[in-house]
Amino acid sequence: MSNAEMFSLIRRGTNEILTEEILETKLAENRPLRVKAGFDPTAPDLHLGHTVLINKMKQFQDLGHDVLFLIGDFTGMIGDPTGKNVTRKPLSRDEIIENAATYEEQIFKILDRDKTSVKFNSAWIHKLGSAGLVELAAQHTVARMLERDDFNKRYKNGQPIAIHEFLYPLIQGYDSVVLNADVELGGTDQKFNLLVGRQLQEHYGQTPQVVITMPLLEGLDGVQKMSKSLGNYIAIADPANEMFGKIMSISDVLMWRYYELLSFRPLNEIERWQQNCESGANPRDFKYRLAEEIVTRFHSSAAARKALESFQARFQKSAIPEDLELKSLTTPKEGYAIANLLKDAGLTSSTSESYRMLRQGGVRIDGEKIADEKLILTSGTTQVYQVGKRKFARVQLL
RNA sequence: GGAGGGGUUCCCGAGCGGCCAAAGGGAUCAGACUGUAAAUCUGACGGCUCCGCCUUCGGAGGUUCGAAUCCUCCCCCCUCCA
Repeated sequence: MSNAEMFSLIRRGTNEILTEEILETKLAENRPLRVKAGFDPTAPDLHLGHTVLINKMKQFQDLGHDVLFLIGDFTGMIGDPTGKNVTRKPLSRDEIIENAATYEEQIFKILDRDKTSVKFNSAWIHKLGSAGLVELAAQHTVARMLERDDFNKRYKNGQPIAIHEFLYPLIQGYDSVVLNADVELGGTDQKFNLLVGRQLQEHYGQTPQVVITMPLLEGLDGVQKMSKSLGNYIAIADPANEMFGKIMSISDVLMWRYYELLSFRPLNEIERWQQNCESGANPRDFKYRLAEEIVTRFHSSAAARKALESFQARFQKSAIPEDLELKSLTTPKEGYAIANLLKDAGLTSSTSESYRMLRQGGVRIDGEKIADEKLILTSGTTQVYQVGKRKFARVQLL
């Protein structure tokens, strides 16, 4: 493959490459580039938003470059303030170690384990010492830190910014120095931090890295970026059925965005489908294809097929799901009040919520709508209880 | 160190002695409509033994028949001056 072909492959799907010239120069050196991407071990689940970036890493890997998967176990203790309007709570050491292990387990669903080197930044940050940290901190000014959009907003809005938050971009940049990174990948919200890396590398006598930003994937709501804390995410560890269902629940507009950022299908094919929909084809069918592709990637084509079937059975024919686990509850002497039963079965979070659902007509037993909020169940029955459209439980009363 | 402003339910944000479980918006959930879409409309949105009762408005006390609202102390945040 020519360097030009390689370049255009790398460029696909990116938001920005700073700068394309430097990347071309580096590629022309015909050596494996050191490609770094850092992850904060804050969330135990990787989701599809992360995979936009990870897929790009995989692409570099397939092109013969060295991928450095950096787990920010030290920076995780600071808590990256990026994109947030509040100071993040620092994580405990134990939480970080646990999260990091989960990360490693998950990234290899995409990346090639043998070709990936996993790094922890605590390894060198601890060695840096306070003198080193001061030297690092001397490389940047408060005014420049405040150029970062989120810091700027918080400052203007009178929200607190703790001093240690300023250390985050510096340490992330220092990671690039230690790793001697040629390229660093990150989301568009990481741009500031990535650029700090370039500046620090120069200070420490290295050639500055190429910064590649990837678009941020919107979450299920279609507006905010996909994130664990907003609860609008599809985890790559989600069970096949759930993954399938979540993809089906996105809006038609968002579907094309997902195609653009997540699908591996040729761009011209996706464009053609989009035109089909505009001229009357049912977008649902293309959403099925997207859901199948994604589920296949993280599970298997068999699982995807099964998920499609059970999805259709459940929602197009409104059947009760078959693979429900049986839960056993012990019936009180005076009988089981429906409100308590729903709560105990995990279908509602409180009896108050149970009553609400009952009053609003959201409760069914074996498919029959229940209006009597005082219903008492007796022992010896096994029935399927349903709250809303998605929550089911098969409960045996002992 | 000094002066002023502020901490309200998941989030933002009203309330400033009783009519406050606390306006409004967002998020969320349910129902209708549907392609489990989205958008829209309706409703709910602290807990409970649920037509009534119990616990909330930074924390701890106090004043009052009665406090998120007044007083005291404490904790935290912001702004300005140094």
